[in-house]
Amino acid sequence: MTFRHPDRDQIRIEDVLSALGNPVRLAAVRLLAAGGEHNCTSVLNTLGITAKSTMTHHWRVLRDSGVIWQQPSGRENLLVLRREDLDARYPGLLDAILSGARTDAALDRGDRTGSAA
Amino acid sequence: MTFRHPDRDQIRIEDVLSALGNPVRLAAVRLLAAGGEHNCTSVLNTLGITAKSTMTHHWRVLRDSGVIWQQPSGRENLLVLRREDLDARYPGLLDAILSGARTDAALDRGDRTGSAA
DNA sequence: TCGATTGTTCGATAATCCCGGTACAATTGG
DNA sequence: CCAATTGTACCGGGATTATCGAACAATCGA
Repeated sequence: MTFRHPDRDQIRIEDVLSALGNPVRLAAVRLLAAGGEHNCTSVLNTLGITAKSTMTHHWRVLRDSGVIWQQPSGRENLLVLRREDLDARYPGLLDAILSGARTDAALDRGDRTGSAA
Repeated sequence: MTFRHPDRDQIRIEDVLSALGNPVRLAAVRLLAAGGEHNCTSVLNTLGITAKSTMTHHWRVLRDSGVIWQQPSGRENLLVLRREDLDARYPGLLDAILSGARTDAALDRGDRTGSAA
């Protein structure tokens, strides 16, 4: 099984923003951005999602919006953030979102540092 | 009538992203970002929205997510982008989104410059 | 080969979103 | 005061979204 991904030129910022404007998907992208190799199940377990089909839905949204690559490899799907494409189309956007998400997470934990680095 | 706006610390990036992940709201924010004084009707006319109540809905989403101020002034509502708050919470995010939106608009017009400045 | 792993597709459901129409409230200008 | 302007509140319909369970397909390891 192979997936259809939008070309870099077909990515639209509204799609990216609405894809990332969801807590589950934003958390998933943060995991991918942190590096390492990820498949569907590993992210699902880390996020504490219960149903596989729910995660399948989120992968499709992220894939269709151009945020991730999803490559079958054996019986797994490797998940990779499309960082180069996003940086090329929207310089600074991904970094701003990721560090913003860290800021929010720190606030929600009650941190007082004001920094998310 | 006065509106409830989230404090700067209550703004959450997921809300901001999902608010801006809508073509009408993104276009409205682009108008506000371009400067000048705006009320509901002027934006509605510029965007070609038909129903006032539809736009009221979008203002509420933008307001609740912390993207805009909406201040009653006489019989109008003045609409102002919360640029300082957004820049403070999410440095670079708003600029990246706005210039990304320009990039997309240029692509959709068939421009070949690759620049959105 | 057989069982376990991985993840999709499909169907269902509840919630949410988008949109427009109508009615209504507040303000302003004549 | 009265009419026009401005914009919200409320309601309803239609579309989209989020979630989950069940069934299925493909692959890998023993």
